[in-house]
Amino acid sequence: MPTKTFFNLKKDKRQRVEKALMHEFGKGSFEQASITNIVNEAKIPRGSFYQYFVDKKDAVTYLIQKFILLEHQKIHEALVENNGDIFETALRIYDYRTKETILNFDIGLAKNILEELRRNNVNIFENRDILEKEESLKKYINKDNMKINSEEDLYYFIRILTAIVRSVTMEVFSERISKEEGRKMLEKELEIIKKGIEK
Amino acid sequence: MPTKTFFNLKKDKRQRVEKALMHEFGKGSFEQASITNIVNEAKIPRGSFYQYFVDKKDAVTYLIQKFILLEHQKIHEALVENNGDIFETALRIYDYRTKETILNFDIGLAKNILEELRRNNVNIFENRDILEKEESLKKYINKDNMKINSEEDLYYFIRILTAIVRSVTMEVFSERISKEEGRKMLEKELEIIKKGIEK
DNA sequence: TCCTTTTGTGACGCTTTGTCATTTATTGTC
DNA sequence: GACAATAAATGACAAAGCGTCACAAAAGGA
Repeated sequence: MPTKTFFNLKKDKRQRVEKALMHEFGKGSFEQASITNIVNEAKIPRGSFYQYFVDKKDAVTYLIQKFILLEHQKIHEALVENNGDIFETALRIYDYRTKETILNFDIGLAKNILEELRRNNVNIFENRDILEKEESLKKYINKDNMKINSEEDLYYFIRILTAIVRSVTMEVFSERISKEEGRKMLEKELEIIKKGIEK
Repeated sequence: MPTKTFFNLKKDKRQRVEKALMHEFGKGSFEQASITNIVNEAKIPRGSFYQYFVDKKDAVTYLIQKFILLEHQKIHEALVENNGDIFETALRIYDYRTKETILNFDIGLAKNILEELRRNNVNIFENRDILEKEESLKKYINKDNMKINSEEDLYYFIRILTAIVRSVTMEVFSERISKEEGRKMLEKELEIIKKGIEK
C-alpha cells in the first residue's frame, strides 16, 4: 500500500499520479511498465515516486485494490437485479469485463489486473481484503434451483464458475476470440455445468 | 524458436546451455530471469546467447515446446491406461503436475511454464503446434458414460476441465494449499461437473 | 521566530539488455 | 594442401531502467 505521504497529497497532484499509473500500467504488462514514464507523465521527480510507493509492485497493488472494491459493488448489483441467479450473474460479469471500459479502468489495465487476480486465484466471493470492509456476496445467491446442499458445495461451485468466466474473459482480452464468440462459449459452458456430464 | 546454430552445437555445449536455461528460468519468474546468469552458468560469452536465441522469450519458448510434447505423451498414456476415462485422466494430470519433478523439469520451471500456458490458454488437446506432429488425444476419450453428443460439446467440456485442473494446480504451486488438499478439492469439483448443478 | 518534521529533488551507482565490429573456426573446392 | 566462403564466437559498448541518498525546501508547532 502507498505511504501516508501519498494520501496526504493535494488532490490535483494525487490525481495526476494516479492517472499516470493507470496509463502506464495499462500500456503493456506490469513488468514492462516504466517508472521513468510514470514520473515523466505525472510531472513529479523520480525520488517522489519512491516517497509515495515502496516500489513498482506497491503501486500496482494500489490499483488492484481499487479495482476489486468496484467490482465487488458491481457484482452485488448484478446479483440483486437477477434475483440471486448465479448463472445470469456470471454472464453479467463477463459482459462488463469485456466492455470497452471496465469500471472506468482502461481496458489494457483491466486486462492486466484480471490476469494478476487470476494468477493469484483471487475469488471475489471469498477475498479477505474485501471481507474486512464489505459483506460476503454469497448470501445473495439463490440456491433454490440448484443441487447445492452445503456451504462446501457452494464454495466449490463458485470456484468452478470463477475459473470458467476468467478463462474465457482472458481469451477475449488476448484477442484470440471476439467478445461475441466468447459470450456464446461461456453460455455453452455454463449449460454443461448446469446439466452435468454423467449419463 | 532457437536458430539453427543452436541445434548445430556440439552435444556437450548445447546441454550446458539447456541446463543453464532450465536452472535460471526455474529460479524466479521468466521476467526475472537474467541472461547474464545464463551465460555465466553455461560458460558461453554473452554474444553467443544472441547467436542461439533471438531474445529471452525465444529461449523460453524452446523450453515450453519441449514441455508440451512430453506432457502430450504423458496424457496419452494416462488416457489409454484408464480406458479413456477423462475424469480419471484429469486427476492423473493433476498428480504428475504436483509431483516434485515434472517430466524431468524442475518444479519451479514447470510452475512458470504452466503459468504461461494458462495465460495463453493453451489446451493440450487442441494445441496446434502439437497437432502438426502428433495425433489428437480426443479420440481416446471414452464418451459412453457421458452426455456428450457432438464434437462441440466435447470441446467445451475439455475447456472446462482444463480450466479447473489448472486453477487448482496453480494454487498448489503458489503454496496456498497442499498437494493433498488440492487433490481433494479437484475431486469435489469434478464431482460437481459430473452431476450438474440444476435440480 | 526558531526548531522539528515532513516532503521534494535529481544526480548517481548499479545492473541488465541487446548490438556489432572483429576474430576465430569450419566447410567445401580445386 | 591452399584458398575462399560461410558459420560461429567473442566481449566491449551504448542505452535504458531501478532504487538510493544527501541535501534543499516547505509545513507545522511552540
